[in-house]
Amino acid sequence: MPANRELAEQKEIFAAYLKKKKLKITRQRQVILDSFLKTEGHLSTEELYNQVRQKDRTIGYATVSRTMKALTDSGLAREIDLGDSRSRFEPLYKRPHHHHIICVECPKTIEFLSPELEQLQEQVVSHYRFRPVRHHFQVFGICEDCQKHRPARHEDFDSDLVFARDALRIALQTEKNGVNFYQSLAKAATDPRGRNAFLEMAAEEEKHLRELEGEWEALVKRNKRVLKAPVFLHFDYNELNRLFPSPEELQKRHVEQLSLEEALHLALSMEQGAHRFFKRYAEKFNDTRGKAIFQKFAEEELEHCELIQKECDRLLGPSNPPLQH
Amino acid sequence: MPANRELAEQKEIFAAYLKKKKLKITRQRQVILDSFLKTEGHLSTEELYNQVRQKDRTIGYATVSRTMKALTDSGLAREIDLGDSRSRFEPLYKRPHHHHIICVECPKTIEFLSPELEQLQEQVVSHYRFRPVRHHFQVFGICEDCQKHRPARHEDFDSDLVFARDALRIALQTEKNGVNFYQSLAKAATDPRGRNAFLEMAAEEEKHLRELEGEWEALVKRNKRVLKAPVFLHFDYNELNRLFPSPEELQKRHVEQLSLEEALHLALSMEQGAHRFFKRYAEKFNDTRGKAIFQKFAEEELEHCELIQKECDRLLGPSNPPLQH
DNA sequence: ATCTGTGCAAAATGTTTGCACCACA
DNA sequence: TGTGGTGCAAACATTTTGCACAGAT
Repeated sequence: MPANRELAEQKEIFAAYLKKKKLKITRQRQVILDSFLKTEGHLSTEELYNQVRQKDRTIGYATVSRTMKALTDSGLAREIDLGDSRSRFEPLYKRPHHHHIICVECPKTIEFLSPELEQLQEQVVSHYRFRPVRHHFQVFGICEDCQKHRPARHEDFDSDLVFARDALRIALQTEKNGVNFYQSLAKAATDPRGRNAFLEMAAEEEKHLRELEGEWEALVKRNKRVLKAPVFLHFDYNELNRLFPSPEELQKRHVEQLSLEEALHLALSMEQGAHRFFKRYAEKFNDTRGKAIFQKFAEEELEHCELIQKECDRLLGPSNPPLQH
Repeated sequence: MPANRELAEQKEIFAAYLKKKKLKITRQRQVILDSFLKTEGHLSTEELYNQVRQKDRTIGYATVSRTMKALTDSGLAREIDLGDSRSRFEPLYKRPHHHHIICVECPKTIEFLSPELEQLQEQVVSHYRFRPVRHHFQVFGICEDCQKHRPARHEDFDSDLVFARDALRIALQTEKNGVNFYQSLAKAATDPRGRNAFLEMAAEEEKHLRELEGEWEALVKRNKRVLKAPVFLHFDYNELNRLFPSPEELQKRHVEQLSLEEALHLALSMEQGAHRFFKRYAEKFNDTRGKAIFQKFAEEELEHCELIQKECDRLLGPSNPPLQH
């Protein structure tokens, strides 16, 4: 069970941290770490203290507080501010950097991740020549339940898993657009060599699509509940249509009138765009499942680039622009 | 002097607020409001308390605290979190909603405004069906001075004025692009009627350009120091090239080969795009000088739309698509 | 005269520290 | 066996509150 493996990994990290700092692995520190890790969410020192006391009545508030400081320092925890002027902590290990939407009337919070926001942060920080340390974006509001005066049921999800889910969804959609794109090109191609090349590419994309669908099944099988989690990766799906144009868009661009050369170049620039996009995307995240998905996906796009480049060389002669990534 | 007028307006707002709440206008409240308003920046309760004590030794901490709560409630102040776990306040009246970059090694903060961030916030909030209340974006880092271990000189600027400066800069640049755009179209036009129409449009844009330059002069004359303030409105200048393409971009799009009809439609869609863009932009801001600049600008673009529409009707017959905004 | 406002001090809230014992490594 | 760890209580830091008196309309 990977959840247990992750637990063990985190304990090991903490142990290593303690060792490096010549600190001791004590019963209290273990209990506190366990309690902290097993509770997804945003624990305040007091909440954690209460939880710890259920396991061990003798542990004091100060110890909890001191241990959380150590955990933050070791990189396993992150202190967050939910606007209630108390220290809150959330697990950080293999979780992407994200932000919070906080209900001001109930304790509900929603986490979300936005690469656009991360990018904006980078822009702003470099523009003012700051060396970035950390950044938070908090949105306060009244949640749907509170607006309707409904009782709120509170659920926590593993953000790494939810991120993986969202990343897979995006990859799947892109792959589908890709299949469609090549089928359109094939249908429009007058040159039979061109048609074959595009059909091959479509088949290639379909193969990847099947693989991704397999990963999706595995993810859902492992954790059905993850499907109920709210969207975590805040993503502009219009972006996808910019990578692989929708059928309508293709028609607008008069794909059917393209020469073989033009069609190949179009395909090449699409794949390059997609590769760059997902590579840039993957770079934004910590070591997470979602990052791995985007990375793998970017690599596949790169292979597509090379395939098409080969087709170009074969069908049009080797006088074509070299690959850029 | 407009600074005094604004001061008076704010006092009036506070007076009205107190009246509505059946509270009294006392000497203490006046002293506190004055102190708060005359100091740009991010005062903590204690800092404000110390300042207030210079005018009136008898005023207590609690009074300052209570008054700041009232000011926040009245909408004149906003409580901000600079990560030092104390309440800080900044003036809110006629100032755009903005965010902070905070140096973790010295007390320097930089304010910036980003419509993209505001938009992202709106997207996220509506996506999760929250009713938005407020939002903050804080970036912590080490400022340039601290990176170089230089002593920091601290300067405060009136963010409304700086915003106006940045808005004017954007409007000026757009207007210049517009002039260039129409001159290119005129140069390329084969039809003399079309050439005249585009030259007229270019002249129109130049007239607006002169007006904007006048406003710029006035702004700088009023407050020279404002030129030294760091960029406040964080704006992606690439956006401008999307509104009015650069000369290189125009060449790529083969402007010189466009028919009169195509050229007119291109112009119309550019103007519509610019109008929508600046209108949407203006909507994002409180009642500020910057908002007014964008609003006025959006209106001018709308007038351009109508002008071009008329040209279309005149030159191509009235069978053209109706204006949309 | 009747309120609300104020200053002061005390309380409340949350976090950190000093210190005498405790217990890992 | 000694260094660092812990619990407890006290200290700290900051904001909020209770209350008797002051002062405005």
